[in-house]
Amino acid sequence: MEYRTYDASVCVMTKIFAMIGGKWKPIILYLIKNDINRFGLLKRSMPKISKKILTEQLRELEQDKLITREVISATYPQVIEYRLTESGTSLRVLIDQMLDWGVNHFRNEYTEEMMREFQNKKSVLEVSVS
Amino acid sequence: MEYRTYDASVCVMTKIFAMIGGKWKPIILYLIKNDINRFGLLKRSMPKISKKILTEQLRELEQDKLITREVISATYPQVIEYRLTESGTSLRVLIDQMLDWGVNHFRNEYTEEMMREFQNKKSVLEVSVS
DNA sequence: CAGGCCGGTCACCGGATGGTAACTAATTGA
DNA sequence: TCAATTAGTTACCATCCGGTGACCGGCCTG
Repeated sequence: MEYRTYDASVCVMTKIFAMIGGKWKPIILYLIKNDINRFGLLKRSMPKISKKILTEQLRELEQDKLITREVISATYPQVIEYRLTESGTSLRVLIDQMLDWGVNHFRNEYTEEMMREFQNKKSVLEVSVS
Repeated sequence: MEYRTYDASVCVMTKIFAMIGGKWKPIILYLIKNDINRFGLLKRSMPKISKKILTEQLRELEQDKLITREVISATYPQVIEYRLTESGTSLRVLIDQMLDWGVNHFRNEYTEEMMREFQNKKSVLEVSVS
């Protein structure tokens, strides 16, 4: 008997998760979509991310062509702007759908306790959403 | 000036990725959807996964209510069947959409070299797809 | 001329994630 | 009696991802 076999190293979905599964990446994509598009703005919007990690995640998103990095002013206080690529924008749509699924899933499948714990962490599902 | 702030620990998308971002999980969901629903079948379909990891990932998917585990026969050679829950089924639809996005993204944004490397790894995009 | 703002880099560290190999129970068939 | 099948468990190990804190250059303001 033969089986069609599968391997994670060759799985498209695994590659996609590698691109956007990073701890802060969905949030970063969400923020950039909403014109929070400069390093400092992003940093201030995510108080718990470090500069190093933020830089890393931005570089990776750029390499994967989900965002672009544009140097507006190289001197002075530097100004650098990030934007979603077309591909990045279309992905963000899918992420939003998945988000809806998640909100629903948690509502249906999770116990009241879990929901309460959720609330305690101030995770307002619909707001701090991505 | 005030900013709405965001934190990964409270981000729904981060939770979703934690659920299905595991190295083998998209593949497992795909296989179970296609009635490759027993431990041994799954193992043989993913030659490079170890029993321990397969068990772990299955348990996690079960805890997150994406699959169910049903003991068909406890004695003999045991028989245990896994199935997608309703929630798991609806998620798999979204994963398939994301997959389409991925195939497209790789085609458009990646260089020819990367595509060639891809081919060398026998990653036939449309087939070993999830 | 010290300090702040901007957008980073660098060396180092720790915990989670994934992986290996050996071992388990219970039953059937040769 | 020995091997094979089923579906795991256990102890241990290695790698990687994310995180911390210090530091950088250049300009402007007090």
